[in-house]
Amino acid sequence: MPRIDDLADECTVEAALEVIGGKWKLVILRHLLDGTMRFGELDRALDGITPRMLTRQLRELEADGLVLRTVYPQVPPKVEYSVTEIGESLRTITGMLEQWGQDYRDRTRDA
Amino acid sequence: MPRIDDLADECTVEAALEVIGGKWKLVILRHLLDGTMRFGELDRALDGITPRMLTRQLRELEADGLVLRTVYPQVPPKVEYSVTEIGESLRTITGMLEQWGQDYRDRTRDA
DNA sequence: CCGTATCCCACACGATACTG
DNA sequence: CAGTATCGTGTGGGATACGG
Repeated sequence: MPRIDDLADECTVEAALEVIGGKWKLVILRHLLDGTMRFGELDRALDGITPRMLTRQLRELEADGLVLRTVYPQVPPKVEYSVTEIGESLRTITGMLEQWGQDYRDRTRDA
Repeated sequence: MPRIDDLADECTVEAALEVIGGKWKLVILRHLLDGTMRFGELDRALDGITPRMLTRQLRELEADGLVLRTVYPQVPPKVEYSVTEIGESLRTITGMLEQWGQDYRDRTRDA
C-alpha cells in the first residue's frame, strides 16, 4: 500500500487515464469539442464503432462529467451530446495529442 | 476503407493512442522523462507492475522509437532506459495530462 | 540484476439483430 | 432516431516460478 505522498506524485496520470483511457474516449471528445453532435452523427463520424460501444463510451463520459447528454422528448427521438466545462478543459491536450500524432507519423514514414 | 482525407483529419489521435495507449506507457514515460532509469528502478517505481509487463511495455516503446535501451555488457548486467528525442517531445503533453488529472481529482472530490 | 517461461483470466471490444 | 439484447472473442494484463 503506497503512501499518500507517492500517490500525489504521479498517479494523477493514471487517474486521468481511467477517465479518458480506452480506444474511443479521446476520439469522441475530439469530435464533440468541435460542437454538439447527435448520436447518429457520432456513429457515422467514428469509423468502425458499433452503437453498443458508442452508447457505453458516452454513458461513461457522462458519468465522469465530461459530456452532457440532452434528450429532446419528441418523436422521433433526438439526443444531443456536448462537452461540459471539464470536457472543454481537455481541448488543449487533445489538440496537442493530435499534433503529436501527426508529427510522429511524419517522422516515422520511412519504413 | 477510408479515404486518405478522412485519415488525415482526426485519425492522428488514434495513431497517437496506438503508441502511447494502454495502462503503463505514459506512466513509464513520465518516469523516464525525469531521467535515465534502470530496469529495477522502474520496477520499483511502478507500483503493481510485473517484470513481464514492464519488459513488454519497454520493448514496445523501444520499437516505436520513444525509448532507448542501453545494455552495459558486464556482470551483473546493467540496462538503462532513457527517452529518445521523440519521447522527449511528449514532455509537455504528459505534464499537462498530469496537471489535468490533478485538477479533475480536485473538481470531483465531493462524492 | 534483468529479465523469460508458462499458464491464466477478465473484460474491453466487436457483430448482428431487434425495439420504443 | 437512438438506442438495447444477445452472443462471441482477442488480448491486454496478471501470478508465479525459473534462468544467464
